Formats: sequence, C-alpha cells, structure tokens
Amino acid sequence: MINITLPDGSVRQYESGVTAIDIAKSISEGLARNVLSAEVNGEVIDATRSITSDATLKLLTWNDEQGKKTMWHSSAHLMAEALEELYPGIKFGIGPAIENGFYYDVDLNGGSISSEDFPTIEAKMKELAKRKSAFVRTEVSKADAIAYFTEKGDEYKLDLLKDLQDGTITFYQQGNFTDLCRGPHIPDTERIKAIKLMNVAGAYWKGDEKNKQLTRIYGITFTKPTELDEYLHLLEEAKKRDHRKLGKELELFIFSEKVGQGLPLWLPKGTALRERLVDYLKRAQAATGYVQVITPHIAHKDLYVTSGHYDKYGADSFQPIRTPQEGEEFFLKPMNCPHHCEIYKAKPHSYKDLPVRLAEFGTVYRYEQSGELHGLTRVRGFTQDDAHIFCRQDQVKEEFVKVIDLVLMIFKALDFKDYTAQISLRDPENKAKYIGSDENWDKAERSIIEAAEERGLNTVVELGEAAFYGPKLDFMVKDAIGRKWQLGTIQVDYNLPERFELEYTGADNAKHRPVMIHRAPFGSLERFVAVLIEHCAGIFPLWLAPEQAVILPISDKFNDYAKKVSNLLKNSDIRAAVDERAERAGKKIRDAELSRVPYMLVVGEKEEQAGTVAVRKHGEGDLGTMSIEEFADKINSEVNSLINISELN
RNA sequence: GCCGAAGUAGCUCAGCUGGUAGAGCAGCUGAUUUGUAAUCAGCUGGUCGGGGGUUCGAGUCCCUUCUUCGGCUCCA
Repeated sequence: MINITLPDGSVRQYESGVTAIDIAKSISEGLARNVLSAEVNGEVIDATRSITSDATLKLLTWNDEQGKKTMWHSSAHLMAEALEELYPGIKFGIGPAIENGFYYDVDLNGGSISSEDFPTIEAKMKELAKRKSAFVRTEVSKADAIAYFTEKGDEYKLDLLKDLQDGTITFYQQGNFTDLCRGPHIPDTERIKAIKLMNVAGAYWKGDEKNKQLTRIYGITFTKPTELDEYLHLLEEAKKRDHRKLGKELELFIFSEKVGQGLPLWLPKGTALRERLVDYLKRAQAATGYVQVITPHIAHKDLYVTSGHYDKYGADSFQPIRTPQEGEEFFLKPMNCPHHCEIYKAKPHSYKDLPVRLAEFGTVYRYEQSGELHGLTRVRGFTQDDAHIFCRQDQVKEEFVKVIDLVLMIFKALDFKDYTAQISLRDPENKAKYIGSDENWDKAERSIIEAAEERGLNTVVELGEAAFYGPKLDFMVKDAIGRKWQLGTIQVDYNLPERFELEYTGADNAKHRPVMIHRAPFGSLERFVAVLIEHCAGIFPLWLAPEQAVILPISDKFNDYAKKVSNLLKNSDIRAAVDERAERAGKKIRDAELSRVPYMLVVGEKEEQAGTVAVRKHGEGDLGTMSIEEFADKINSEVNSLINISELN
C-alpha cells in the first residue's frame, strides 16, 4: 500500500500502481469525469499513469491552469489527427498549449488552409473527439522513434529528435494519430466538448526566419459548450474595449502617416487625461522624497558608449543625428538612465545624502520593429514615468517597500484590484553571466523578496528571468475582464553605476559604489493609458475623466443659466462643459452617454428658478435634483475618496 | 524585419463578373424651443492610401510603395 497526500492534507492509502483517475473515482464519480491530469509530487503527469510510491497528489481539472494546459495540448493532437485525415501527407512541427488555447505548426507541402476551412476541420475534430479515443503513452527508443518518423517522412519531428536523449523519448497515440510528445495528456478525447479554431498565421520552424515557414493554426477547446460561448463573449467584450477604437471615439489620441508610425499625437482630451496622471504622480513623488529633473531629448554618442547601449543597440535604433561638426553624432535618447547618472555625478555624495531619487517624465525614442507596433501599447516615442534611486546596498529593501507603496496607491486610485508581483532572479545554474558581486546579488534578491512579503504581495518568483545587470520586480495586473498586463517595474542595476563610476563617500571615509534602482509605476504613460482605457472600457474614474460633467440646457432659453452653472462648478475645480446645440434633451443625453461623461446636469425652467441642477449619472440614470453646491461637494468628495496621497506618509 | 489579410467622405461601411462613386452618422444652413438614450428638411463633402502599368475605359486586373490589422521574431 502507498500513502497519497491530498491538497487538504488528508492521507489516503491505495494499492501501488493506482492512477489519479482511480483515486478521483474513490472520492466521487463526478470528480473522476472532470480530471484532466494530475500533479504528483509537483510534476504534472497523465491522470492514467500508475503511482507506485508515497506521493502528494493534486487532481487537475478545468479550474486549474495546468489542467487547462493539458486539455489544450491534447486538443492540439486532436486537431493534428483531424488534419492528417483531411490533408494526407501533411507534416507536423510542434503543437503546444498556449495561454488561451493551442496551436499546431504544419507543413502543407505547398497547399494552404484558410479560415474558410475551419468548419470542416472543426467538424472532423468533433467527430474524432466523440470516439472517446484514449491518449496512450509509450516509451520508445531513439532508434525506433527515428525509424517511425523516417518512414512517415516527417523531417520536423526528426529534427526535434536530434536533440533528445535516448531513454527519455515518449510517443502519445490517440485514434490513428501518433506524435512525439513528452505529455501529459487528458485521459481520452471525449473530454473535449467544444472546439473553435481561431486563426491561421505563418510561423518559422523553430522561430528562425532562415527556416521554412509553416502554417500555424490556432484553436481553443472547452469542457462544456457554455464555456466556449463565454469565451467568445469575452473576445467581443475585449474588442469593444480596444483602446485603439476608444481612443479614436473619445478623441484621446490619433496617429498620422505623415508624422510617422508609432508616434502618437495626443488630442486635447487625451492630453488632459495624461496630464492629470502626471500631476498625480508628481505630487505623490514630491511627498515621498523624489526630486524632479529634466534632461534633453538627444545626447552625444559618448554617453551611450559609456552606458554600453551604443554597442548593443546602435544599428537597430534611430540613426545618429549629424552636425556641421565633422564626425560629431547625437542620438535620440532611448532611455533616461545615463542622463540621470550624469546628474548624480555632478557633485560628490556622502552616505548621509542617500538615497538620491531623481524623477523625470522623460520622453524616449526607440526604433521598434514595424510589425511590433500596436496602438499605444508599443510605440516608437513614449514618455516614461521614470526615476532612478541611487542608494546604499543596505537601503535597497526600504526603497523597494516605498516604491511598492507608490504603485499600490496608483492601483487603488485606478481601480486595479487584481495584481501579482513577478520577481525575476538570477539563474542559479549560471551565475557567471550576471554583472556585480555574488554577495550584492544575494542581498538584493533577498531585499526584494522581503519587501514584497512585508507588503503582503502575491508573488511569483522566476529564476533566470533577471536582466544581466540586476534582479527586478514587475507588477502584473488583471484588468476588468481578466486579461493580464505588465505595468509597474522596479529594477536593481549594478551595471550603470560601474560604467559611470558612480561613488559616494561612506562613514569609513572611503569611496563606495551606490546601487541604482530604476522604477516606473506606470511603465510608460502611453502603455498605461492604453491599459487603463481597456480596463475601464473608456469610463474613466471621476478624477481622471476629461470632462466630469456636461450641462444640458433643455432649450437655448436656458443657455445662460447653464453657463452660470458651469462657471460655479469651475470655481470648485470641476470640469464641466455646456452643450449649447439646438438639440432636444434626449439627443444631448444620448451623446453625453456615448461620450462617457460621468455626470449630466439637465437644466430648464424649474432648475433656473430654484438654482438647482437635475443630475443624471452615466450608465445609471436620473439621480434627482440638487443644489449646485451639493453637486460640487458630491463630486469633490468622490474624487478625494479615490486619490489620497497623504496615505503615503 | 518576416508571413498573411486589408486600405472607398471626418467616422462606420456598401459598391456582382472592369463601363469614370453610394448610405447612415458627423458637419453646414433653415425650421422647431424642446424635460432624461437619436426632431424635421435641404446642402456640403471623396484625384477610391501613394506611384506606375494593362485597357477605348480601372475603386474593380497587374507591379511597386506606404500604412493598418492578425501572427512570428523583438522589447535597453
């Protein structure tokens, strides 16, 4: 007998050789039907594999990330089986699960597949799924595996086999399809109940553009038809929230072919929104010991030679700006850090002065690949809410805590409730590729982890994801419809202080090298505004909305009163416009609702006589009549409850 | 940068197999003076992304270029 420990800590005894499915059945039939794979001693395996020694077991279902991945990976095999029946002679690359679904890369030998073929493929997949074919795992020798794919004529699988060790090779077979695969897979194809192929795209074999281009077919599957419906609904919702669409509709920003790709033009309303974000962060930073600096948009080549960026990015960047001076070259600044290093260097520092926190809303230019540009999330000119903190090694933790507080304050003000901190550390197997002493790295890594713990962050630690110059913490937020975005970042840098020979004088009267911390709570204003638009679907928090209220006179007889109301509100720092058009109230309300103005103030004869406004809230409707002062108080208290910088002190 | 698709009025889109452009909204003008999601009428507006070609004739076919979209690769 063996002991199986379940996630709740309970221990059950089973015969050796029991499978996860057997165990699930012993708990309930329903659970057994839902099991997709199993995590045994931390490793995800087929739910149908035997367990022969004491183990901890977690049964994975659709509700587990890994369960979904298993399902989608198996779905890729199912699609491959369908494709092989429909397109005999087709060759297969790789077919993994991805964040939302799966894909398979195929070589059609000159043929083609388009989205018009999807219904046929989907129908075939459904037919095959219903056969309830089991996914059967077999261990094969490398020689046998090579023989199998040589006979089949699948050069891609043979290419993959080259890099595999004999003795670790497994095949999975379901129905008539056999694939080289590590697994794991779901018990049988019948668990796949809903299938949707999403799109086709070209993709190079092994991601290398020198290799042949394969056809990549994306799909997604579900354990219930309703889950597919929900997913399609979510996609539609995402489309409605697309910041590129809303940015145009709400007149926030545009792009112009003449100005250039990836160079956004901020319209008055977008600028108002952005400036408000900037003011907010500036006030918060002023309260937490930052000083603002301003540096030019271009810099001499030498700056980037010193920083090392010239060697690394020179040829792939905007090319140098020349001057009448022979051989002189300037570059558009791609980051603010080297400039800030020069500011730090401008005078000697004592250990007592540290940390020095230099902040700048610095606009930078990077020549991103044309195919990579996307709305405001990936542009060629953008403004970072950048700051560099120069501190002693023993201050790293405290500085991290402070930056975390700043980021959390912003998340609160913008209603991001769901976030995790991703901590990127060194690859412990390969410490040599990182710059800086082992001791400092250890300290810094520990400081970051402790800072995150102290603030109760949910963290995910990624080994080997650190930059060569230091470990970092990135905030991953989930938006209102569950999509993940990377926003704020905090990074330790041991490289630039070295290259710029930054120093401070310690208590021992000797020179020491400060630690540099890069941080950007928003990341960039462009990207942040894009995420914000998609998060709130264009319905901005009241403190940010370009217009907080619009006053709607019933007829032009009341335009004067409307203007008076607008002026009174302006005195209370409320942004309110008047809709003076000769339209009916219904039309004005409709337009105001569509442009997502938070409050509409309808004014007519009654209001003019009583000195009041009839308040209507966006998306909610009529709130009744109140005095102008009451309304102003209501707005201001609502705003204050959202942004409260004093919390930081 | 690579592969695939698309580009028609300010916006959203229609325009079959080639026969010199349409709608709705927006805008303008006039009428209406209006009470919680679209008042009515009239009008303006396009070298059909740019360039080249085929043709008697090109929004429509071909080449080229730019931009956008979906992916790949990339992101200091």
